Amino acid sequence: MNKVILIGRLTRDPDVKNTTSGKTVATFTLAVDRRFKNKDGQKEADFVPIVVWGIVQQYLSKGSQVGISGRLQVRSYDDNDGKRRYVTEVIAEEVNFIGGKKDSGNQRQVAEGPPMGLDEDFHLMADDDDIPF
Amino acid sequence: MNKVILIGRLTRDPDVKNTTSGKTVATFTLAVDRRFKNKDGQKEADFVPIVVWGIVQQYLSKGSQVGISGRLQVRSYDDNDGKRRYVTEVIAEEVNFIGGKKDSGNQRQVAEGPPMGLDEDFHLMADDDDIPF
Amino acid sequence: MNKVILIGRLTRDPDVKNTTSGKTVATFTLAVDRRFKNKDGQKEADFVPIVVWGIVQQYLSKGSQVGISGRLQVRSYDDNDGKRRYVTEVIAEEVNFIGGKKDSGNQRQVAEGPPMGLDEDFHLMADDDDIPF
Amino acid sequence: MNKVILIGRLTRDPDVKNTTSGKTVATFTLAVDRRFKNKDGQKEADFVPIVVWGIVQQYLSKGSQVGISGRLQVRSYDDNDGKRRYVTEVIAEEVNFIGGKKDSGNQRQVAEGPPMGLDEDFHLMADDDDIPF
DNA sequence: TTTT
DNA sequence: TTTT
Repeated sequence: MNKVILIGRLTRDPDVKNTTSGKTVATFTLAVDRRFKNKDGQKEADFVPIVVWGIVQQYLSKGSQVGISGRLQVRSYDDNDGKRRYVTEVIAEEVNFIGGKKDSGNQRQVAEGPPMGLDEDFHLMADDDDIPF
Repeated sequence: MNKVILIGRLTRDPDVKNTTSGKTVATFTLAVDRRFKNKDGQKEADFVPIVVWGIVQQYLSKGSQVGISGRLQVRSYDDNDGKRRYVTEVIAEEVNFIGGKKDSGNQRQVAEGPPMGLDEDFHLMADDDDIPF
Repeated sequence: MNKVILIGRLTRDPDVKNTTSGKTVATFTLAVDRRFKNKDGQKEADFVPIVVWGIVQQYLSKGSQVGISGRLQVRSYDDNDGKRRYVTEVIAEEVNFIGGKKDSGNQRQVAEGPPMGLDEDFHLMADDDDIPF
Repeated sequence: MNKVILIGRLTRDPDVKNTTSGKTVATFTLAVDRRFKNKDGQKEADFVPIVVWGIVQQYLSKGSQVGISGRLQVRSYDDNDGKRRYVTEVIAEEVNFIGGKKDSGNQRQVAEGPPMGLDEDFHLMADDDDIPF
């Protein structure tokens, strides 16, 4: 069991890429407000990297409020100094468009993940850009 | 809204520390099996860093199977080269002990998080060890 | 583990009651849109009974959009014909106010549930009204 | 957004039916332990009706411990006295087999739900038995 | 009995 | 680097 459920807002427009096998993947950061103010009385947020397989960028832009349900994924890689680094991201499986846009109340069921072989393509992509966000 | 729900097994005994303000915090890594085998037919897992405020180490050890519900937290810090690094961890709010130990079926409600000022202590702690896992 | 997470809108103003022990409880129905249209092309919703311990009615009214996280509770009782009936409700533990009101983005942590003995009071209350919605 | 996550044990073997359109549906009740003992010091449980589309009965039997993730569904019908009755059930979308059987750690992704027209068949079925549990 |  |  691996479930993540978040409500937040996009900090920027999604970054959209196509894999060599023809899949579309959008990545963005979701600002999720924390429940409590910090000791300085400031509201804080967690900035969570989100990956969505499928075409959603037409529904999402900077500031959009969404509910995301998906799973937590932890990838590791070795950086240039040979130190192991970890990348944690939420792979979205459902995106709910909430809040005051014309898409309000709608929802898109997104692809479960890359089909066989796609992970490889994705890593090829990632070679160019290190990691996708 | 920020919810994470995981079922997995501890990869090692929890690492327990006490803050200067007298709180106990346990950290460990949870191995969460992925749903699908990879393209080589291997089962993979995500290794998720977990933080539990409160005394749970007496219930948890390497190999224990648990259900965790909590929230995703993303901290950032600047490493020695001035590069911004991110640490993602799950702050557990509930721990369910499942699987075949004498505590099976039990559950502990854990503290919501550190009270005012504790985060600072925690960072002092973290100075020694970089990050807690 | 028993978690429910819903996003929806109140079908009416909350119904607020006070227990004999001085606790406040609000109940309402949440309309949660289904993911898919039915075979007639109609959008449908599930109408889920929600119970919130604590004072939230000042933040909630008919049409308010909220995220609810809580737990599923199934109560049983015998009706007048001696037939066992079941009441399923979601006990809210967190309420997120989303959507376009002045409270937008805020959140209230609500009480975990009635303390010792309160359930009884609640049942006394329920005698008057059968079940609270 | 409509998510339910439960860990519990089957109170009995699943009840398996086939729809006229050839789909298989299993229903059972999941006993989910409550977090706290009641005021008499007794452990209590919620008994939650679960519906799983697809063939899982070979993996599930009375006493099996499972994690269920799915959605809450509320159906209504009018009883013989013309009184509106509600049936609340969890439509499972994922079933995790946990606890000490040979299937331990495995998981089955189950069908999303009945395809077009199936609901009707299901209601036909339900005519015989009132509701499926 | 239902919300947008 | 961050959203309202």
